[in-house]
Amino acid sequence: MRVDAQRNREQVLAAAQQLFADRGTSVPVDEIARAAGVGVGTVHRHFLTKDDLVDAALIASCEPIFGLLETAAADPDAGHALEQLLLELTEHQSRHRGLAERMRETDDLSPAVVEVKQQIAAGLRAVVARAQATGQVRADVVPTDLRLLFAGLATAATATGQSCSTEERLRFVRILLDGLRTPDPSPLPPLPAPPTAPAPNS
Amino acid sequence: MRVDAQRNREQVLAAAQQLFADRGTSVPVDEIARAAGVGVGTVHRHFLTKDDLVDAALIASCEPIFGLLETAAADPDAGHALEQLLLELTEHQSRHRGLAERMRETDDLSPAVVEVKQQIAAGLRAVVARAQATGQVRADVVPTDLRLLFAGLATAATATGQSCSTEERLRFVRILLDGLRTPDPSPLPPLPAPPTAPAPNS
DNA sequence: GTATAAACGGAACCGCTGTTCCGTTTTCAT
DNA sequence: ATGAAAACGGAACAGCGGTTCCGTTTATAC
Repeated sequence: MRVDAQRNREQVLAAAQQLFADRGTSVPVDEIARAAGVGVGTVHRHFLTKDDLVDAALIASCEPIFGLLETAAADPDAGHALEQLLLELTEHQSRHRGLAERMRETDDLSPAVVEVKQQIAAGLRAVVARAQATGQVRADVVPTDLRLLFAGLATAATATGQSCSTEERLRFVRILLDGLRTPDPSPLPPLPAPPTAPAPNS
Repeated sequence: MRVDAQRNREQVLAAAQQLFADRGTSVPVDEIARAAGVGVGTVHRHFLTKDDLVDAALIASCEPIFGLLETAAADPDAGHALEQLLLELTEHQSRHRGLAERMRETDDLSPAVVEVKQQIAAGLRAVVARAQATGQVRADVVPTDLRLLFAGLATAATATGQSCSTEERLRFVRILLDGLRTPDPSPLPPLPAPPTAPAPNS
């Protein structure tokens, strides 16, 4: 690949990440092209369709999350690991609006995004399982519950836009965490038997 | 006002409520007109702009919520009232996708919508305060926290689309509730002093 | 029954955004 | 240095959705 093509591709991806993070995935392609210092044609040669660009940018923005997951996995205190992980995930998503938007959805996702989501879900699941083993998280929480929990975090991260301070977000996460670790939990309604598909991810 | 005009207005509003509830506020005006059995021109005579129609439809869909708030206020057991209220709010929003979308946002809302949101917030606040007085909800939760809590509920109600069963939603709400009523809560980070505006609602 | 004003329908319009296309420019192997 | 192939820019195109406009229809007062 020609060196200028390589450079342009990177600039487009970087501009897209920045703009999607700040303003969500609805920013027009033209604007991304301008920010990257290229023409719209160039954007479309590297990313066939806007969806492709969105996928690539969001997946790239997930990169740091894997670091967080590793740190959590290495923490000897499972409860502390979970707490830190949820706080940091929320913080990360609050800085990546477009990412948080997609994390809330489960439909119409490209295979690549599903793949990344499942990896993150698996990492989170492992931390929760460890915390359950040590009694730091109530036993009746199942992996499926984590999906909504994650979506709720994404909301906390972005939902109320600029008018929501970091402190407010942290308070919400702590309340959620307390719900997870409460010693005398209220009974959770039983899950229905998974209809046909075996409820793959969280 | 002519009788047919009155009837058409109601049909448009009903169709809009139905479609917004099912598929969010992004359904085209043309489609609403067709569902109502009128032309697009008629829609725009009754509702100057699409935003007006959205506001009117969503506010109309909030009507049942006030009933829920009254029931909660009348319940002698404050804890039970809160629990029921949150469950029913979530259930209601899960059946009104467009409504839940707006409930997550705080920016760019019309005065009328802000008004309704504040009324609902006030009702919820009262129930929480009562449950705090009886010790059924931790004391360190403040009205401001309810805003994110409400947004989180809205997410639980819709976020994961059809692939999320009622039971899963209820489990999430229960976990949140447990976080609110945990007897040994983790300390919540202090809120920053409200910058200038006195944080009007939740 | 008729006149008048109000309401109606839907084609046409407009702006916005993703995508395509092609003449021009840039890279790089020779 | 030079030519072919690759990449580029941005104007033009296409589709979608909100809004407008006007000829036609319908309700209502007299």
